[in-house]
Amino acid sequence: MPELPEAETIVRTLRPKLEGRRIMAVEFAAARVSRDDPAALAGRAIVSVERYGKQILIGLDRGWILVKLGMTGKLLAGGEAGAYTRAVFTLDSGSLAFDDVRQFGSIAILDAPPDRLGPDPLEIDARAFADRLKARDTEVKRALLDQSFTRGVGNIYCDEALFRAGIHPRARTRRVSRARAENLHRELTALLRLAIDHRGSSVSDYVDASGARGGFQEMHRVYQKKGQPCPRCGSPIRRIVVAQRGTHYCARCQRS
DNA sequence: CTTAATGTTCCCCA
DNA sequence: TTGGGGAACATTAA
Repeated sequence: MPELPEAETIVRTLRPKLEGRRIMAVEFAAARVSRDDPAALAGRAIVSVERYGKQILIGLDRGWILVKLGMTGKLLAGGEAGAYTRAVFTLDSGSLAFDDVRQFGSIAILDAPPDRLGPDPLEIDARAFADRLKARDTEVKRALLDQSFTRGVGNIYCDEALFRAGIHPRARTRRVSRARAENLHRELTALLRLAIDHRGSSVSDYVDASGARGGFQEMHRVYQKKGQPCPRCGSPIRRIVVAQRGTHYCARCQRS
């Protein structure tokens, strides 16, 4: 469900509702949602709500909460418990529900903020991005999906960025010229910013913390558009599998 | 009945 | 050490 633009939208809608609140009690309704003891969160004050790649990081007066949304996770401010509610945070004013149909999401209680993932693509420059890309020897799509390469890009924005940059998803990272690698960074960051402006993509059931859908799915050019004409040249969009993920591209505009 | 879905993570092999 | 392939996880919708 969430990639960088969706996580950013969630953070923006969640922050004003959470910052300054105090956690009264937390209940993990499903065993697989967390390995940590929710009792450790009782009494903690929420001081910040940030995005870490495609994850949500909640800063407390002592410690941190890291929410991985997986494929179908939702953080809903003031949400009522439903059939897929996996965790409930009761606050001094209001509440927060973590709903997750497929249960690929999880919640971790940390002593220190995470630091293991790669840089945020919006925070590095084109040159640093190109350096990282050319340091790898793999398919470009694999690199973009690898959260240790850069954090926040998932299947939708990977396919859309590669289309905009005119790069084949199976192109080898080392064979992408520096100019094209830097251009990929420009296209990727412009795409991510535009998607944030449109409050993310709701392709199935993504909603932000207020329950509102995004609008960027209307602007997708190749993702989930197999057989439809390429918006640039008209030849049919193809679907292949790369890194075990459905991959959409235009064979004419994106050469290997 | 089969396939695919916004994501990780782990194990095995080269 | 790096990278690829495949399976697994759980659930729904087409």
